[in-house]
Amino acid sequence: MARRGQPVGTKRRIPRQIRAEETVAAIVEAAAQVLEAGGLAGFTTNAVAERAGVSIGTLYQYFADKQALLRALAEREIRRALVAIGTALRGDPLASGEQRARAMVRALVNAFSGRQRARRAVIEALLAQPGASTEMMKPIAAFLEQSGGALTRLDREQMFVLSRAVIGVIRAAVVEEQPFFKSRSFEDEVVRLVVTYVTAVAAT
Amino acid sequence: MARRGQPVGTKRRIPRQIRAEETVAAIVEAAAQVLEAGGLAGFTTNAVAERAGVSIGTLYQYFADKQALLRALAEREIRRALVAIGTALRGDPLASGEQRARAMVRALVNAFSGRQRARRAVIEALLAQPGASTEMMKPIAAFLEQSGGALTRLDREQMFVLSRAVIGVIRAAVVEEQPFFKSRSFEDEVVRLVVTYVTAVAAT
Amino acid sequence: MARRGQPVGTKRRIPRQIRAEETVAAIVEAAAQVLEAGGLAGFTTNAVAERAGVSIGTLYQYFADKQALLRALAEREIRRALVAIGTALRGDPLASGEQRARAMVRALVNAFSGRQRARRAVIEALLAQPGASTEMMKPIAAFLEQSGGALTRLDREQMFVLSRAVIGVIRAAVVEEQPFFKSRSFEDEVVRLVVTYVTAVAAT
Amino acid sequence: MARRGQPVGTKRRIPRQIRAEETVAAIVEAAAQVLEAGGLAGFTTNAVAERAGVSIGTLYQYFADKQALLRALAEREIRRALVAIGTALRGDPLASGEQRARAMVRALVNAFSGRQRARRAVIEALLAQPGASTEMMKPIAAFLEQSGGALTRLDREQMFVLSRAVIGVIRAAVVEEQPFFKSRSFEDEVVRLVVTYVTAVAAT
DNA sequence: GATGAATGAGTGTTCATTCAT
DNA sequence: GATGAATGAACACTCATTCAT
Repeated sequence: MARRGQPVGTKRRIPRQIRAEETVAAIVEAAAQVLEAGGLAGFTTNAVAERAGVSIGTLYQYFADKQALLRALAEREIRRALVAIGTALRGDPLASGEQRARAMVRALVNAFSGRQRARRAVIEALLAQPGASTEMMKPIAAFLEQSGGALTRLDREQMFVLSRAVIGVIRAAVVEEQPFFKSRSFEDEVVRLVVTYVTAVAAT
Repeated sequence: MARRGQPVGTKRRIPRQIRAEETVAAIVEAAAQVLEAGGLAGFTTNAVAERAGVSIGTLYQYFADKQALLRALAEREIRRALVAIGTALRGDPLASGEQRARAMVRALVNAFSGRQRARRAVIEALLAQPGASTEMMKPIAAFLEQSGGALTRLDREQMFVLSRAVIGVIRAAVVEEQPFFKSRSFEDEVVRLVVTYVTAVAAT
Repeated sequence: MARRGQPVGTKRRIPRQIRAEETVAAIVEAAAQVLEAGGLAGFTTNAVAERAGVSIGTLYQYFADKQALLRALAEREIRRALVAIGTALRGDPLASGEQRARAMVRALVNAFSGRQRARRAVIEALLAQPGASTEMMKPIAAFLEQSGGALTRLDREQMFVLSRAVIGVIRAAVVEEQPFFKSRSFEDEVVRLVVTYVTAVAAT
Repeated sequence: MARRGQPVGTKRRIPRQIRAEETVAAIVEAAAQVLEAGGLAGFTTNAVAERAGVSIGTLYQYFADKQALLRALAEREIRRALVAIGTALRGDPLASGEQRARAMVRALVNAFSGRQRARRAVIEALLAQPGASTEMMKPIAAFLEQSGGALTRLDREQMFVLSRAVIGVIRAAVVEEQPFFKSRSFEDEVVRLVVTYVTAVAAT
């Protein structure tokens, strides 16, 4: 990881590295803000560097190119979303199937609200490079499949259908800026979709 | 004589000569091909003009700017998809609910296969401008809602959930290039999703 | 002038020529309007043709290129200005020197007001090509020199100084859009400039 | 630290390094040369960059757009002219009115000779944008008014008439490339114009 | 490690002009 | 004579990336 020899000592990372990590974090956060503010069109490396308060040269010290920066941002966003969803699901281990479905839907809704523009832009950007979107979506899909799998036995295709259906509905609500997004009745319907499908599969 | 003043929306000059209409069609087709070949990144007005075999000036004679060209392409694609779906649905007026659902799913699958990249790029491009994606999606969503509505009584939100779920699944299968896309079992599962949900709502 | 042989007869110009003259006039008038509306930047041959209600091809039938059109417009404007000034000066043959000076100043002011933008644009456009401005200014300057010369004996240089001073003041008032342009006091001062100078020269 | 936020007016980036300042100066000088050589028509940003020996990107690093570059050039020219005129006027504080008038006229004549084309082009360019010409002319007019005001008490309108008359005469001599420009007799006449007018006003 | 000045290929777009119909 | 579709050179401007300091 480190290019220079590291002095061994009490601290794992010498100051220079800590600073470097802060710089990286600042850049990624700046990227999110720039994306949020100006969409993909306004997302330029110079703008990100400026907002991060570092020079453009420094940005390129940590990210090979623009795509790498975008990838890092996407990873951060996904990591955060997974943590949030995981936390929500772990809430009550004794919950019923419907209760777990509801918790999941709610977590997804929350994960998608806030900084929608940045999220959308990240998605767009990733969609632009072949395969990447799949790559990035995998953790989320895998997470859902695995969480759902605990409930019932859905095969790969069924898991795919269910997870993409749920994501699709929520994504559309976000993108189309539907007013009922976050309403209880909307949540009810998505839960219904999940529960009826799972039930039907289980009845096979 | 009718249609003086500025033409609305995408076009600049209304083609009055046959040659002109052919040119416009050639440009839009070239746009689809360029998009298909190089994604949004390679989608430059110069590339489109070249592939269409016209000068860049000619392109701009008919399309005010790049976005207008993209919009025209999107409209064409949507029009074609709607025609295909409509044709499929009209196939058998006496079909059962499940049969109709299956026809719809199959039509959607077919509509989304072929020139996936262009389609994806069109979607991306439209996502870039706020509101536009909603605007363009409307006809499709409306079509589905109206067709579905014939079967049962779903309210707005339920229709939204169902249609976006189906689109979401198919869209994901396309974007992730899933091998089972177009398989019978996949179709079965999507149909199941639709049927169980509609049945559950009807049972309320 | 005519390219085709003309039938000799009562009328000087056969209908086809009359129509042609009307077309030319319409184009020049359209040029003035376009210039007035959008300045030199908006002054495109296509815009002029459209406003004139003729095709771009027709425009090029009568004007070799854009500059020729501009030149024609300039000539028309100058002709009109000279007529106006001439009329004003001829008003009272027995007028005193100051009265004649005042008439001239007023005529100039009036000539420069109205369609200022077009006038300015014409001037700008002509300034762009070397020598042309001189060429176009000549009639005006000559007119003034000749009219002024009737009063007193000013030599070439003196005539130049006086005429350009007056034009310069009025031009500046137009371009800078001075509010006192057309006010009586402003007129008084310009008249004073003329009269004192002429008097001083005469006293030599 | 001082001067954060967007720089006002013409510049994009404030050069902090010596190299940068030299670059900016080189670009402005190149702009003057290109203007001088090819007039406004030949004044393209690419041509300026090339002549300055920098890339087009560098030019745009310092000037927001073409107009900004033109404005910067105009400012430089005006600054230089004012310095020259100021120097000339300060020459002899005990000079008579006529002597001062002569010094001013001579300074103006000198200021306008040399690089006439560039100067003319700058003027044209500024005339193209409304208000800007007034803005740029202000320093010169103000300077003249203030210098002249020392002699006598001329009110705003009178000052306007006198200054624009003088500028108008000199400008015309430059633009029309009159051979007597810079001759003693021509200078005499302009001085006469100034002196007689000022005298007449004073006699009121 | 950091800086930011410099780069230049590439993009969208305009518009004077031509010429087949 | 008139039309208007087509042309394409030319331009302003952007931005990812490099590298000397």
